[in-house]
Amino acid sequence: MTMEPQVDPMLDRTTYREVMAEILHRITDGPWGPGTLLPGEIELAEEFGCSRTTMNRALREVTEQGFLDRRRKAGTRVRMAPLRQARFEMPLVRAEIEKAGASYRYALLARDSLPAPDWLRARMRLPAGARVLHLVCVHFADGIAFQLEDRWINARALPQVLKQDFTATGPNEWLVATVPFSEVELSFMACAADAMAVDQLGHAPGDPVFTVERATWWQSEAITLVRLSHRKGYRMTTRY
Amino acid sequence: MTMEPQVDPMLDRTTYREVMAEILHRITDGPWGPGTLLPGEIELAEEFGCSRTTMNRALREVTEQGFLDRRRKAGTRVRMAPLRQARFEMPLVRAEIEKAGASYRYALLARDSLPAPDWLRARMRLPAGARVLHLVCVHFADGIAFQLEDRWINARALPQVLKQDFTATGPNEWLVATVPFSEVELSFMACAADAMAVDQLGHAPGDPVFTVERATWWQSEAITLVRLSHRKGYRMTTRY
DNA sequence: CAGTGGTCTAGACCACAAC
DNA sequence: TTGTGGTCTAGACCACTGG
Repeated sequence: MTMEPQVDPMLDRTTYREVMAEILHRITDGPWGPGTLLPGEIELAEEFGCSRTTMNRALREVTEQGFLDRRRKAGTRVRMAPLRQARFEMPLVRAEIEKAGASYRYALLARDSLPAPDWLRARMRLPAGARVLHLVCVHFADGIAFQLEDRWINARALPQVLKQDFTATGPNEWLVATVPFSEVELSFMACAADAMAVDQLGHAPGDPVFTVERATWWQSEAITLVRLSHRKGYRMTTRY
Repeated sequence: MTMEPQVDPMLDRTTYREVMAEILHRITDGPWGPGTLLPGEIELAEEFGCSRTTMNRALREVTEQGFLDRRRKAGTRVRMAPLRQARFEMPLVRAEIEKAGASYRYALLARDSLPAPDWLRARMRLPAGARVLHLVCVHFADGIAFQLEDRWINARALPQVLKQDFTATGPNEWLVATVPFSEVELSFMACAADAMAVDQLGHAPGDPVFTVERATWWQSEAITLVRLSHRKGYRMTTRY
């Protein structure tokens, strides 16, 4: 009684990473210029000597990187202009500062509970009469002001926020540990330094200030709006 | 002779999207708080009534979104601080302008071929004596200056660039169609308006200007460095 | 060294969209 | 209508790494 020989163990199997590399090569430095219609998954899988599943994953990831355009029935096509997407990590300020090897310090400058002003209600789609908590705080790196945080929190959605005093830790750390978010709007811009930026960040009046504005909602309900103003010379950088 | 009954067709099969949604729910608004160690893939697959493959994909995508931390043998753990990553699409200016429903116009302001200045050689890791092409151009939306482009191209890596005159189309469109890139460094910052920004973008001297700087390499060889200065009030926004 | 995630396979049905 | 990508399954071996 003889056993059937075992199927080959995974010796030289083609991995989806290898497939990806070859596909990228053919796109960026090979025959598949912009606009090219690629063969179907089955055909490609045969050519590369892998299963359709593996080929599908390779093509999916290359698509995610912005090089391909895939549609049922229409097939897979090389993007005319490889829409590059940059990924920016938005860490907690504290992590950002400590990662740079600097010491972190936090200070609360102002804390007010008030009915939402009109501009905020419009900006965040807040109902009339909603109460909000307004906070202003500074984050220091090695004792020097690094970032000024101007935040509004919807107390209607988060009543417990009114009991937090935020003297020891910033509202951001409390928020990430407390509420989720389903919708985020993020903007980067250059603003002129206002009085607060002059006082706290050491800018001259009118100086260019790199500013991040982030608004978040959870299930259509406004959570928070924050403006982060950065110190002189700050750059937000990413590599890929 | 009877046929075996066919296996159930895909009626109520659990999709990886449903699994993802439930996992996210448990993380953001359920029992899996930060630091929680999740059950293994097999166990979860059984609980969710799906295959391990499907569970794996769901967990992989949630991980990509920055909520989980996975390591062989150690298992899957909920990130303490869900590292938020924002994705920014960096389209061609032309596409950006036309997408907004405005008409696009392009103008070349300056074109010079010269040996790379020292600061550029240092910035781009260029060899001594490398020749570069320096271009300055403007992109208009509905006739109004929208973006000022100040670009340096490594003619040592791309000799054919010297034959392009770039009077009709911008260097960016030529570059994306000509060279790939293996390494990109992207920065956002706020700069004070210089003379060029004053003349071309209508800024007042010293006005805050939202600036993007992008440097690209291909196989360790410098390709191009570009600074994009934007008109007053420009915001780079993303939603997710 | 043993457990967990990483990945490949072959086969199958489904859903969307171009023709 | 029909072709192409989208996804699920069951089973298997591998590779990394924590204990």
